[in-house]
Amino acid sequence: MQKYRDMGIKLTPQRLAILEYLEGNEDHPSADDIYTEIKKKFPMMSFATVYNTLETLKKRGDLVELTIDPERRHYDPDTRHHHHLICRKCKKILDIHRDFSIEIPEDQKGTFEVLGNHIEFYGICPSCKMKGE
Amino acid sequence: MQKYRDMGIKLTPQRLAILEYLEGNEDHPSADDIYTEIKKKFPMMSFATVYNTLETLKKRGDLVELTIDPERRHYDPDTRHHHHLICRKCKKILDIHRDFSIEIPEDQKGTFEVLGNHIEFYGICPSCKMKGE
DNA sequence: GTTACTGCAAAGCTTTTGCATCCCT
DNA sequence: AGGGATGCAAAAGCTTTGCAGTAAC
Repeated sequence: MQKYRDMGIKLTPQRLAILEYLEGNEDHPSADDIYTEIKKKFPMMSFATVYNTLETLKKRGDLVELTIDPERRHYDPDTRHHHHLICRKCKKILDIHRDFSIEIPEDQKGTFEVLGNHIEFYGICPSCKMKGE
Repeated sequence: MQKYRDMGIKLTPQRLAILEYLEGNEDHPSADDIYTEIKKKFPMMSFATVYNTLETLKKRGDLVELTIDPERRHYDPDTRHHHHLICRKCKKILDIHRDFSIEIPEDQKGTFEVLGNHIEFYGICPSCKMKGE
């Protein structure tokens, strides 16, 4: 918990619960996933607090918002540069930690200042492939 | 217009207007962009018709839905496999037509059936770079 | 004691849906 | 003529916001 104390933000019980839930989480939860989970411990918890905290963490650079699902936003506590593999059927999102050194050809880039990239791989996961067909 | 006739869908004036608006369009419009534009010609036009038509075109494979902007969905009539470059400030979306032959390493992929990928490059466009700082 | 956070409720947007009417084929 | 499309309005989700009360520092 010491690390949280050093964050320089007010540590309320709700925030602590969110931080602990996100710590090492690889499920890429949505705001609702987080809300539903934390609500078990704090039944009076509100959505505003979830979004509020997510916003704070995003601004601090401790959380990344994923634009991968048109239905809702997902959040990733792993702020290292990485990519994602998504199942078109069950929507499960997996991390792909690998550096693909891709670059836009000079003639297309022009003076556009490219800061980074994110690759979304998509397909059918093993589990869905077995069920389906 | 003959090509539209061959599509095998009912060609109403509204649909024709949407098809013509999308033809060769490289702006990656949102449903609202399309609605607002077509409404100039057809003031009685409804949102339902826009979404309805977009859905039909998507199903036919004549339109791609882009999950690039968390605020809203964007649509791309260019169905060839390509990538995008987005300005973090003005949100303008540019096409990147180039084949980056990237693949997930075998050990990470496992039996996941990867069908494709989409790369989102992001940064600051020339125009915003000049204004901003 | 301050300041920032919480909870609640309402509002804002985007997207979807139900249904009667209309019109393309 | 028939079936699919349209328009309208209401509803459904996700996300944001205003505000009074409260708790962390």
